[in-house]
Amino acid sequence: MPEPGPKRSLPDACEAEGHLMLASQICFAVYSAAHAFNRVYKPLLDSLGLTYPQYLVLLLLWEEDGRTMKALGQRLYLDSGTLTPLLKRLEAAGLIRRARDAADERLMRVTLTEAGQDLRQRALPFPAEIVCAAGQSPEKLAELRDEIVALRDALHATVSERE
Amino acid sequence: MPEPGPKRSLPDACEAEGHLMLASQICFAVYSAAHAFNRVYKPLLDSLGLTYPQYLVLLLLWEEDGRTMKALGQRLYLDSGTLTPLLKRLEAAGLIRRARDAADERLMRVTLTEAGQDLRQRALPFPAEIVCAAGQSPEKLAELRDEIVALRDALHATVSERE
DNA sequence: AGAAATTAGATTGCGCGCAACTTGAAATTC
DNA sequence: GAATTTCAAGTTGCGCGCAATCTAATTTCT
Repeated sequence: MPEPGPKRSLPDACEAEGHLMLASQICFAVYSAAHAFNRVYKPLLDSLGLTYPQYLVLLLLWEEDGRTMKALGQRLYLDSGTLTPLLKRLEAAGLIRRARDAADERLMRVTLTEAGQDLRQRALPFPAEIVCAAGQSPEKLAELRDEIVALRDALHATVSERE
Repeated sequence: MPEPGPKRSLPDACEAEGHLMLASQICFAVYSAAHAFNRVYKPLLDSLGLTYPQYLVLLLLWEEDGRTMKALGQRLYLDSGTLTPLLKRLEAAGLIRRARDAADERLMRVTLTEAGQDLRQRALPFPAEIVCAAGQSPEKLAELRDEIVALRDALHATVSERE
């Protein structure tokens, strides 16, 4: 410690408590957990020829078909720079169709093809496999999920209130 | 529900409980929380000219200088395909030096430059800002962090036991 | 109605993140 | 001690993820 006395400057207080340690940072826990999920999903999604964000788009369309690109982006926190090429790849794979909304030509409507609808059946076992890999009870995982969602929403609110 | 009777097939059971809903999946909570962290960090890291993974590398070097690339990769769960160009950019920015280990020419040792060491002072306030943005007590965040780390390790163990 | 502002999406550029492969050095094996 | 194997790092290719910019359609304002 550079200043052993009781009156330390603010930066020294931070340093002394080790806040800049990798292991103490929740952001790295989340960052590395996201990568860990990706690695678990990889073999499952490879069998369907999907990437993880593509799978997220299909999850939303399986819940409600015919959403707009804007709506997908709001739910997934992704912008057009990410979604436009991603959706084009899903279209090229024959899983979705993209078409401008007749009433409002600005909107891009995304609808599942027959093949895209059928893929859902093959994804049904995935959640159970993920829960198994996570090695915790579904109840515990649901609790943890809610806490992480609350954290995400708090972070998101902080960013958006900066307008 | 396609089959209202008590004896349902396994896929139907999964479907009925809504496991394929985006909102019910912990993986998406983690995925979106990671992006939310990135957005909060962005303005902080921009002021230092760093990206988030570059910041993670510096965190490790500030803890212990002169690590090998392999060691950095093990701590961050990143491989050479990601780290080699990342470290080259940090070197081009004048924050680190890369040099082969004299005793074992396979190892790439990474050491901080004066500028790289100095940058630590400017990063000291970051953890407090993140805690503030997360809108929860440091104790609660530390608890949540530990649970996420446990989840990550369980997922990681599942992947690595497949050899 | 016409001008200005807003909106949804497309495009470009850059930095990850990872799979697959290559290179060169060290350790093992025989 | 020479051949094989293992290991760390580099390279290539592709798909995000996001900032910045552009285009075209709609809405708002006057």
